[in-house]
Amino acid sequence: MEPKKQPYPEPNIPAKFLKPYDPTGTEPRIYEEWLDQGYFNPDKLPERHKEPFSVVLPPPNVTGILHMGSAFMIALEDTMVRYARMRGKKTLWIPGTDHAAIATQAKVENILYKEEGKRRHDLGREELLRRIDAFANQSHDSIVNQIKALGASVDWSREAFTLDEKRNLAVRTAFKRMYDDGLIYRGYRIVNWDPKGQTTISDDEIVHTEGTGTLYTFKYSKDFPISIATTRPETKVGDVAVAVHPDDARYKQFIDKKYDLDFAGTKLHIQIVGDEAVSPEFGTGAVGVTPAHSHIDWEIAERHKLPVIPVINEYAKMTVDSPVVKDKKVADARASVVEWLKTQGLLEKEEKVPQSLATAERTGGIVEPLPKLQWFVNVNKPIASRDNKTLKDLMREAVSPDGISILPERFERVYKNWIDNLRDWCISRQIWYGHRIPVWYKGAEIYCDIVAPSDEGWKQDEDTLDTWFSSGLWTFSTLGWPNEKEFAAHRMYHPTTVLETGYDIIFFWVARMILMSTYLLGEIPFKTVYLHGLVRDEKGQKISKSLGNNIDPVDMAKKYGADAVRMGLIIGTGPGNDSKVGENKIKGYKNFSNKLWNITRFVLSSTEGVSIDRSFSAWSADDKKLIEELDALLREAAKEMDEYKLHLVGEKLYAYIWHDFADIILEASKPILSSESDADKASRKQLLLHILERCVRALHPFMPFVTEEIWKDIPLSPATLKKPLIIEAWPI
RNA sequence: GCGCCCUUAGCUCAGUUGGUAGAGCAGCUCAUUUACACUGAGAAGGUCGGGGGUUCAAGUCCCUCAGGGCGCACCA
Repeated sequence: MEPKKQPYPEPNIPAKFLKPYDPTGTEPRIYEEWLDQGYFNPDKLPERHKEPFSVVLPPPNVTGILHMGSAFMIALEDTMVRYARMRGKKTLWIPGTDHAAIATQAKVENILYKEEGKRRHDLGREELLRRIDAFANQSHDSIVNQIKALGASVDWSREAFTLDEKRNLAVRTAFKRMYDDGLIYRGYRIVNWDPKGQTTISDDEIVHTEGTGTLYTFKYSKDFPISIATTRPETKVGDVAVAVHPDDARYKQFIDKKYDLDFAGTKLHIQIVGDEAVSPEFGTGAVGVTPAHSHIDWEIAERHKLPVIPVINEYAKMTVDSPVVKDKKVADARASVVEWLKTQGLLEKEEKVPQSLATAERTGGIVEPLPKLQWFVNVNKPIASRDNKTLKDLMREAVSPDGISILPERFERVYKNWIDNLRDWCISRQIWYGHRIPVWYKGAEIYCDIVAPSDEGWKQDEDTLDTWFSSGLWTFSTLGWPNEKEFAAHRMYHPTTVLETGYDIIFFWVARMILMSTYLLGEIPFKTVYLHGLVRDEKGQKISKSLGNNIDPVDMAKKYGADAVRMGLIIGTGPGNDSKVGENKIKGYKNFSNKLWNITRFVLSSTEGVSIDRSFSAWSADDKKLIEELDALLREAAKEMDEYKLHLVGEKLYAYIWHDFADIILEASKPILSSESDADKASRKQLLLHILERCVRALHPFMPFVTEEIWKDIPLSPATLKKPLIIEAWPI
C-alpha cells in the first residue's frame, strides 16, 4: 500500500465526495426518495416494526407560514420519530393543519378591510367563508411544503384538517354526547366579550396587560351610609347591592337593609349583603355589586339571588337611560360619572392603583364582561359513565405516575393549578369560520343531534365552536374516530406515545385533549407530554412581526440545509426552556454537515476495496479500545434518547464526530495506514468504516438528509442487503 | 397575592441519583497545494448572582437576599 499522499482529485470514490456537501441539491431529492419508499406510512414498514409509536403533529394554523417555533417542533418530533423507527417501532406521525377559527377569520377580515375597505357583513356569511377557505387553502399548501422541506417523516396519506368532513363528524359526535350527558348546556351567564372581534372568548384567550387605573372612593348619594371604592365608576349605574364582609363590625348592622336612591341620573335599588368574598382591608371594605359586568359580582349576585341589570352593550357602549352616560363609550361614561360625583360632592378619594387590563388574545380588543346566552362545558358535573367523576376530576387524575407524565416535570404543577381555578368553558363563538354548533331551534324547542332534524321549520344555531373544541379531539379524530371501522383499524396507536408541543398551549390544547379523551374514550390521549420553549432571536427577544426579527426556517434550510436548521434548533435547549437562535448557529451546523461529508471522503478513499465486516475480530489493541469507547457513548446516548434528552444526544454526537473521530482518530490513522503492519492496517480500515457507519446511523434522526446521502456509499459487505437508512437499525 | 423559571468563560448556553468546572461562537498565537479553509494545533479566559446552612465533598440539596423573565388569580 502506498503512503497516503495522492494527488487531488482522488480516484475511485464517488465523485460527489470530491465537492463540498450541497444540501440544497440533495435534500429535495432525498425527500422524494423517502416518499417513494413509503416508510412514513407504518403499514409499509417491514415486519420487524411491531410495537406502535405514535405522534400527532400539533397542527399549524392556516394563518400564514411556519415560523422558527414550528420548525423547532418539527425538528424535535421528527428526531423522536426517526429514532423510534430505527429502533424497530411501528411509527405513525400524523400531519395536519388547524383552521384556528378566530385567528384565521380575523386575519382574512383584516386583509379584506385593507384591500377592499369591506367588513364581514358587507360580504355575508357565505362569501366571507369562501374567501377564508381560499386563504386557508393557500396557507395550507405552503405549510405542507415547509414541513416537507424540514424533512418531516409524517404520513401524508393520513393528513387531516381540523375543519374537514371527518373532523366535523367527530366534533358533532362529541358535542352530542356531551349534550346528552348534560356536560354541554346553554345558559345566560356572564362571559368575556371582545367588542373588537364581536364574539365571546374563553378565559384562556384573555391576555392581561399591566397598567395603571384610578380607584375612586365615593358614596352613591349623600344619605347612603357606606362609601364604596371602584376603578369602574361607569358600571355603578348597574349596581344592585353593596357587599361587605359578614363579620365587618363597621357594616354589620346594615346587612339586609335596602335603599332606593338616585345615582348619575338613574334609579338604583341597593341591598346590603354580607359575603365572604369581600376583603375588609381593601378600599372601604365595601363593594358595589354589578352582577352584569364583573365575574366576581356575578357570583355574589348568584349567592344572594340578586337581579342582573346589564348597562353595557356589545359595542362597549352604555345602555342605561340616564343623561349622564346614555350611549357613551365606557371610557367616556367613566369620565362623566366621575364628573357627576364631583359636582354632587360625593367623591371622597381618587388614587392611582396598578391595574391589569384584560384584552383579547387575537384582536387586542378590551374585554368587557357581559351576560349573554351562550353554550358552555360544565366542568363540575358528575358523569355517570365515568364513576360520577367530573371533567375536572378526569383531567386532574390523568396526570399521574401511571398516567400522563409531563416534561419538564414542573409543568405538572402549572397544569394542576390551572385545573383548580377552572370555570365552565364557554365554547360558542359569534364568528362564521369554524364548526357550526349542531343545535337547531323551532320556537322554544331545542334539538341537538349529529345531523339536522328532517322536518321543516328548524333553524340551526348561528354560532361556531371554539377552535380548541375540535383540537381537543385531535389524538383520536385523526385515527378515524367516531367511524368504528376506521378507528378499530388504528386502535393500537391510541393513546399516542408522546405529545410534543409548546408550553404556551398547555391549557388551550394539552388540557382540552385530556378532557376530551378521558371523557369520550375513557383513556388518556398520550403517555408523555414533552413541552418545548419559545424560540427567540439572537438577542433573546420574542419573535414578532413588529420587531421584524423573524427568520424564515425555510430560507435558512435553503441556505444551510434543513439538517443544519434542525441541529441549530435542537442543540443547546432542554425541554421547557426558551432558546435563542440566530443565523450563525445554523451556519455552524452546516459546517458540521460538510465535516461529516469530508470524513466520509477520507474514510472511503483510505479503505478502497474494503467493505464492512461485521464479524471482524482481528482488532489491534488501540482499535478495540476505540470501538468500545464509541459503544459506551452510544449506550449513553440511547438512554438519553429514551428520556427525551435530545439536546444532549445531538451535542454528544457532534462533539464525538468532529473532535474525536475527525480530529484525533482520523489524524492518528494516517501514519497507521502508511505503516508496514498489514494487521494494523486491516484493523484500522475496519475501524474507520465501523465508526463512520455507526455515526451515520446514530446521527440520522437528527440530520436525516446528509446521513441518508452518505449511507448510499457506505460499503457494507456484499452479502448484506442495504436498506435505506431511514429503516436501518440505530447502532447499539 | 399564589406559583414557576433564569442568573455558570466576552456572547449564547449545556451540566438530573452531590464526587477535581464543559461546548459553540467571538477574541489571541501559530500552521497552510491539507480528507475538509464550511480547516487544524495551542494558549488564554469562570471565587458557577450575593450571603448562610447540610455534607468528608455543593454549580448540583436546604434557607435567605438581589436582579431579570414568565404563568395564574386578580382587591372591587
